Amino acid sequence: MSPIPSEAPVRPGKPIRRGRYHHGDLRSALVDTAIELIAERGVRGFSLAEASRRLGVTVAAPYRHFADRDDLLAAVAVRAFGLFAAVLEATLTDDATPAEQLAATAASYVRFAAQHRALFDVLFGAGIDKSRYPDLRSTAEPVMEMFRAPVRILCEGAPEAADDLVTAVSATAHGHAALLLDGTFGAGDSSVDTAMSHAAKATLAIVAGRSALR
Amino acid sequence: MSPIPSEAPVRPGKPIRRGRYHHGDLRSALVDTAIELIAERGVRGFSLAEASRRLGVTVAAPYRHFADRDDLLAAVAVRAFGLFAAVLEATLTDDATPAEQLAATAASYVRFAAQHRALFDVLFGAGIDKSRYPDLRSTAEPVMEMFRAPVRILCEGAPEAADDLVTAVSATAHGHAALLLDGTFGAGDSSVDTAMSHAAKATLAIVAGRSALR
DNA sequence: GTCTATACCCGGATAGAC
DNA sequence: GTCTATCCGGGTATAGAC
Repeated sequence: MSPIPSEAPVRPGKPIRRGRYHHGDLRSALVDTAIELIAERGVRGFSLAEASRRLGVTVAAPYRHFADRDDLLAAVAVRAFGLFAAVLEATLTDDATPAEQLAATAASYVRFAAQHRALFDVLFGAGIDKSRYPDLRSTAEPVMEMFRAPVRILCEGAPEAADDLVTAVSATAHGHAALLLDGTFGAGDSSVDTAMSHAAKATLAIVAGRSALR
Repeated sequence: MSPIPSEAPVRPGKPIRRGRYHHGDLRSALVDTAIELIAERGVRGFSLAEASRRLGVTVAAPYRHFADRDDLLAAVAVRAFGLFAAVLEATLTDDATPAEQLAATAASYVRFAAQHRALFDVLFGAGIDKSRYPDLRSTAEPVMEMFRAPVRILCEGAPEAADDLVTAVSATAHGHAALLLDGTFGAGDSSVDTAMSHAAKATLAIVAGRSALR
């Protein structure tokens, strides 16, 4: 129907944006676009195809840089851990006691989850196969180090107690972050503040009662 | 093309299992099958179509009972919260102090996440729209009540302190559970025991240091 | 390194018959 | 309440040209 003589040869798999990226760092551009996309539609709504479309590239192009969808997600996770650690480090203050530093880190942990929900979801909710990407573990180390440093001061001469305290404090921060994203603390900006405050105080409580960890 | 005289009328959308369920409670059977499916392939790998196939029902049948995929997931969540509360209640012992009860509940919380990972993922990782299913909040109440009861005894005469303690302890339990499922505590049965032990001790530490919560 | 084109499979959802 | 049949959209991944 509707023959349309011969004009506008409709191409089937058309890259949308004419301003295309056939040049520089498609790999890096894909990571950027993936983050945008996940922020807008969630991890579930992300696909290589959609990312390609946004960049004005065909769906085949990404396969030169990533084996598959999960491979790109893993690259996003690497970048996410980097930003995560940077954010936590930015909240450090010199004049704080170790306990105060831990509480501040826990609060920042929660805030990062709220402000960079897409990245947090990729890190902890996307179900990336950790055995396939063992390097992700080391990428997460700088984040854990933010908990370890104050704890070392707090537990000088008791390395085992230190490990337990790091576990308790980081798990507590993570729990507050996860429940915030789940809606347990309500919605809106005030819920973020609430969750941060609770996380900080819970951290102080653990530090205060840490003799019970053994 | 390819006329194929007239034989073997190939049916396109064929229900697989001939032993079919056209009778009793398809709704309930769908919830069961959804849980099986999620346990095998994760929440992401679950679809109404696959569940229908397993039950020997056509893909149209579920729509008599559920508006869409999310609607079925919400029904799974209701059942999951019910089991969750029952499991936590089963670990109660009469001779425990309130603090010990809290620690035991935290450990059970972690164990539930490990033993019923599919259900736990539905509850906290499936991204169910809570505003669409407000009843889910009340369904979760029995679980929270398991934390509240011992805390009430612990904080008699200080209801605000009680709320803060409930928040801290439940978030800590949740954090240990989430990190366990993420692989932070390692893999295998021993990782479950490790996470449970850490959750219990962190709980005791919070209780011991609870004066810092204010 | 990217494009063209395509093969393939899957899921959601609906209309209408029974 | 379930089935038949179908539409529609979408994503993954590949082969081969340029």
